Amino acid sequence: MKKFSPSLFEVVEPGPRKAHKREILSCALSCFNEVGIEATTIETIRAKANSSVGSIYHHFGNKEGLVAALCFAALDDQLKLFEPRMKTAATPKEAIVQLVHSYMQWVGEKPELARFLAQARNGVANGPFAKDLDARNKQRYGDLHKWLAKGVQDGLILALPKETYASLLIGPAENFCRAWLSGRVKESPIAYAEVFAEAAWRAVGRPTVGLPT
Amino acid sequence: MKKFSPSLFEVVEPGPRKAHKREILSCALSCFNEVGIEATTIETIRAKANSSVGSIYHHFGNKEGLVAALCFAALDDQLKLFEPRMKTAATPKEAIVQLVHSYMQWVGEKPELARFLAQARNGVANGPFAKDLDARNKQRYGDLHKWLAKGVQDGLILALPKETYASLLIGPAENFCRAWLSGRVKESPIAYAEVFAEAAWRAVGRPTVGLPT
DNA sequence: GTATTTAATAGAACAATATTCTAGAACATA
DNA sequence: TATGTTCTAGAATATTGTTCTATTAAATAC
Repeated sequence: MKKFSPSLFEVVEPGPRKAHKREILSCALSCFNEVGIEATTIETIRAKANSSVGSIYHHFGNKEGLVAALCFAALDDQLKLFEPRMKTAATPKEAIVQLVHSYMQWVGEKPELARFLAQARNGVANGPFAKDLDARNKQRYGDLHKWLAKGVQDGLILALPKETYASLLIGPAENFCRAWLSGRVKESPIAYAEVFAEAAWRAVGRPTVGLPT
Repeated sequence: MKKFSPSLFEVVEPGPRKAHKREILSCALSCFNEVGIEATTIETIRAKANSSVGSIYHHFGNKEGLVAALCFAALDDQLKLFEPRMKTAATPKEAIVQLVHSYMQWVGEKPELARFLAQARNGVANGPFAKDLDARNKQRYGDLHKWLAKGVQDGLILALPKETYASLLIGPAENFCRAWLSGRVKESPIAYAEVFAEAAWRAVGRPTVGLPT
């Protein structure tokens, strides 16, 4: 029965006219997290949102569309934290640290969105919205890849296969966050953001000769 | 219409009496991978396996049970590669390298099982089979954790929060494998097993003073 | 070897649930 | 105010998961 900050869906569906649409999104998110996406029926959402099946289908087309809408709303929210942080980075290392930090902070602060995203992402990545998801990821990591390329050129970052950097940097954090969201580990991602940021740097940073700093 | 090696399900459901049950498992796996778990109906599986709904429900209880059975079969198959490799490890580093290697090799060799597992795991981890899944993971990583503890004691491995090791070691490989299975990256995990194994060691191994080896 | 019990198969019947359809209300625009 | 568009509503429909009963095959007991 958790309520979300009223501003959450204002970003993607602003204005008083869309209040009902936002209410549906909010209720659907709660349901999906409480009993899972598959186990949540349209009727459950309809009842919780005091809506009608007609409205739900009018706004979202079908259940899959509702899931996708929530998915993109979550990604947008995530981006709001990530993008400005990347802009402030002045070195490859800072960019990497900010990547890991902003991701883990977001999961720690918005566990409902993160839990839903973990649940929904795979399905959306195959379904009819796969293209949209791809497009977002491409633009999202543009800055990061520039920093990596520069880092390699300047000898600050190991020259590894291009396709491996993203996994090396975000893989551990993602794995830990999944474990936390499903209750397998107790400590919040925020508590370990530093640990994972440093590990990310060890994974791709070029070791400098001499004593470890 | 891909067929799997006949021995795949012989391990979990052996004997000629279980031939039909294995056929159902095999066909279900194909369907789940081709159109996704949610989109495959019992009727689709029934038709492909030349079976009946009665048989399917007799053997697996319901759709969720069928998914769980496949999930555990996949994990068993994975373990067949992983377990003996862990036994041969003589140092913490070797244990870590074997962990990453065996995981990426398995995904590269059994992409159908791996793709299904990636799709199903989250759902099973919540559903009524969560306990069984947990139990398996516990025993599976027993040896590894012993090696890590010993490594820390001997000063070979960084002293990090206990909960973070698993994510640091397998997170990158897992992330890459997911990307490969969904077609976002082209090169096989097997090609990069070395890269990820070394990165895993850099993430947790204690740097020795002097020039990097 | 026959009887008895248990497991497996089959498909019709049932129930739950996603989706469509039609009608009307609220809203925007001219 | 008139007109077109968006939104809401809920009944009707279609799809699909699940149950039930009957039948067959196999194992076990006597």
